[in-house]
Amino acid sequence: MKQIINDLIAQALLELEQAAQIPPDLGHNVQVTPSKEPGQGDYASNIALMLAKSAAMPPRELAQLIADRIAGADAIGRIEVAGPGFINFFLASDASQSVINRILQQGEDFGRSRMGQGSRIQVEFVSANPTGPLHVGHGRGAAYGATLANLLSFVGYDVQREYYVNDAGRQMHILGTSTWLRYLELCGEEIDFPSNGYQGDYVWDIAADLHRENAERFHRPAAQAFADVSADAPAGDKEKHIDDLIDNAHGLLGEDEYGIIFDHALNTLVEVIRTDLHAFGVDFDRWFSERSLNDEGLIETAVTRLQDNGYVYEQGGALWFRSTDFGDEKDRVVRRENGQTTYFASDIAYHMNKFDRGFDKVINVWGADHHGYIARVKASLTALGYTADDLEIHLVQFANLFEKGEKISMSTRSGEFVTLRQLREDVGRDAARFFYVMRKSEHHMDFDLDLAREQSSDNPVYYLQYAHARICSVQRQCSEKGIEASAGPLNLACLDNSHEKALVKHLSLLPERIESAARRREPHLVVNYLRELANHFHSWYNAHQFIVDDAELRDARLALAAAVGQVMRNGLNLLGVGAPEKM
RNA sequence: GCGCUCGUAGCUCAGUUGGAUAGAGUGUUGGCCUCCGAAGCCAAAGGUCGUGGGUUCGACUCCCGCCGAGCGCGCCA
Repeated sequence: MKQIINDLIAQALLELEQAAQIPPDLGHNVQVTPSKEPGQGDYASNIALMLAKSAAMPPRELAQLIADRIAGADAIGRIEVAGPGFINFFLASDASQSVINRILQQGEDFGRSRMGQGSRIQVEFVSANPTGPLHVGHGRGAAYGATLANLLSFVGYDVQREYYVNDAGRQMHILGTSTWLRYLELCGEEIDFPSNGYQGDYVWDIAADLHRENAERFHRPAAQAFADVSADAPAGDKEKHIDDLIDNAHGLLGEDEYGIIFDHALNTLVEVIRTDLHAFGVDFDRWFSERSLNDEGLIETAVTRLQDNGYVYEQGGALWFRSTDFGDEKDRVVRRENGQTTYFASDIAYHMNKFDRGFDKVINVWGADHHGYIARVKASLTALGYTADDLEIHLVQFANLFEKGEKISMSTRSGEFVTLRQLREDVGRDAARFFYVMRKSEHHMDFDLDLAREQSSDNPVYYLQYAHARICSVQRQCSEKGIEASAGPLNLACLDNSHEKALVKHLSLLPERIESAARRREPHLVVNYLRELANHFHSWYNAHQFIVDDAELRDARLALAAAVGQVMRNGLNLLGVGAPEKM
């Protein structure tokens, strides 16, 4: 519809130009937006205001010229000039009401579009270190990424969902060693658990598994594990302390046995994460291992390519990438003095690999604490010869959890955190998914646990679900009473009260609102749309009876209600929220 | 100190990329079930859009300066 009006305006401008009523070459950046007020028609354009200056003509006069050219077109019922020079379009009522038939006919496909034209887009999200179960801090990225991927897929992109598993590096060794130490305790050894180790109960679980399957195989005296280990905090350096313990674990167990423990901890946690996410309605097409980058020599390839392109130099025994050439604040080390490549080097290789896989667009969803890495990653892509703009990074701000008005503080290392699983079991999957995406993702948000938990009208997710359940209930009433829609086409023209007109118009907006949400990467726009839809529906419901004696009117109203239900389902489905038939 | 993200009703937040009288929810106050689900509807009240300039027909939106909040500034991952 928007496009039709767009074309009408462009055509009018062309005609005016040819009639020499306006100067040529004004540029036709036509903007048409849905009107907010019913008194301002269905759609409005500010074109006259935009062009008034270059046309050297008062905006209202120009608007009138354009309006006169368009008046009488099909689909347009009425057209008028208003305010400082807006052109308001009132659609012919049959044109707007036809959306009901379209929705019922297209069903779950209503709102789909071909905007993406099948181009390949990758969304990488969550990617939390597998050093513990996911906590509520990861939930927002999971919900945002999953919803964004759903949206992009719905508007015609070929979407791949990926999780980057950080299965290399020091944090993983800390986890492996933490597991081993707990195992030793299960073997009867008495130890002082390192302050910098992972202290959560899940480490005990993994150690217990290990002990069940391997008995005493990895048992070494605690005295040996702690031999020559420097002091722990507060007296000593907790980082040095844990590093010494890791070295001892390697030495005492040998690479093979150490590897068994390490892999067991890693695999268990990846599986825990995968299961939790699945229960949260979030699934991935690929789990990409950081270690595989090294195994396949991709890190070397990336560093060599940077070197060949002349962006690498040596200093202090380390290899540096000159990212400052591309706007980064400082240069970055890719290979340390000790010969090991850095995490950043892995990241370069990973992104190189993403583009080599042929994606047209790559989207990363990161926690806001990673914003400092954007410049260097983009710099590396430019240096490798890729188009850095094809990498989009979206930051998701943290959600502060509130309970009884108090902020809940958390720390992964100490094991004091609310897990995503606990949240889901507490407030339910629907409320959790909904709460995470109802705010703009780049804004800080407060997650009110009491509110999410509440099974009452205060909880916004029920407002939408209730609208859907109400519609289903009406449909149940009909079948119980043996009411069936009469054969033949619907007479939608009898849907003529203000509630019905507003509702019909809102339904017709879904496709463009979905496209807008996808284009802007802002799933919360879908939430806003559905909330408005529910509002229009509830108002209508309260003002009018659907099941009336007049069969023609009843059929039309039931069709409208069914269309609302369909759109609500489609929208909630994108959000990963259920649309219950009863509550 | 430098950089990033922000600042809108008492509280939590929208505001369709510069448009018409800045909107919801919640909270407060008052009304609506003899009727398809009251987890709903209707109404009242609540604002110097942090602040001071600038850009223009028009600024919550764009630019600059201040004030305030969160985060980031490792040869950690």
